[in-house]
Amino acid sequence: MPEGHTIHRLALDYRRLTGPVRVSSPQGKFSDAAALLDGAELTRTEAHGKHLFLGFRDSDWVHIHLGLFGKVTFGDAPAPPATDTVRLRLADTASYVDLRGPTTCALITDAEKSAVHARLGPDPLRGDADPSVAYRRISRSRTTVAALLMDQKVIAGVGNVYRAEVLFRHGIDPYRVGREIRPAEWDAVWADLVELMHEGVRNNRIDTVRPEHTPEAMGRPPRVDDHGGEVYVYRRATLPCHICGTEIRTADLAARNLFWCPRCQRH
DNA sequence: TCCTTATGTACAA
DNA sequence: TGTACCTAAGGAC
Repeated sequence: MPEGHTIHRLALDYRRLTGPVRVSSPQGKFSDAAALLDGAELTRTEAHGKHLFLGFRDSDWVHIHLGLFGKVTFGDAPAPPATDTVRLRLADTASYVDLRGPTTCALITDAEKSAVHARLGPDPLRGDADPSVAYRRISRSRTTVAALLMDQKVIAGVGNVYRAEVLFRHGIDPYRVGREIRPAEWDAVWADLVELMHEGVRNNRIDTVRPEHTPEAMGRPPRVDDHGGEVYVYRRATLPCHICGTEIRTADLAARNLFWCPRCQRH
């Protein structure tokens, strides 16, 4: 679930809560902060990369990071009894929102929130993003472009799926290093991420396959990739590339699974 | 019922 | 580089 598009979508969806909000932590780890916030209004929500901020009162923020396992579920009132894994439940008269399994769920100040923004790179989903800030680091780096795209200090919000897919879409070998990425290539990758990730927010899933490469257009039987979106390479190891038929490859890179087509992504 | 896996990150050595 | 953390789904038995 959680790459940047999921978090931006959540920032929008949390806004369904209006008026005084009941705040609780059935699981217990956020109980003290929940008691402080109980009855306050949710006035603002914001996302930067994979970080979500829920604003209460003047300068109270709940900082949420889903990590690998975190999930948020929405429902209509009345809220059912919470199970013991619900870290944070927000509820108004009409609906409730449950958060489970986050890496981070903490009450922070404006200053602490600023510090989080400061350590994140530009986010393709934010209007204030400056892609040249990311390119400055990339163009000076001997690290692989696959690793750079996953580094949230370089670019915020891209995860393992968008990384694999955007590199495929631009024919870029994931093992090329940052210094080998030309300005025009970066411009194209960034523009593509802006478009793909906005579509991800709209649809709440990741689709990256161009219309001309869909199974229908290619005369192949329809398929559904098992993570809920249509993709070229992510988790398609040993399956034939949708374009050239070569087996998709996979490898460990910095403890994550990398996927690519060795023929379509040469240099 | 157990084991593996996952769209993530931080910290220790 | 390895490990810890958090949860739930799916597959092997």
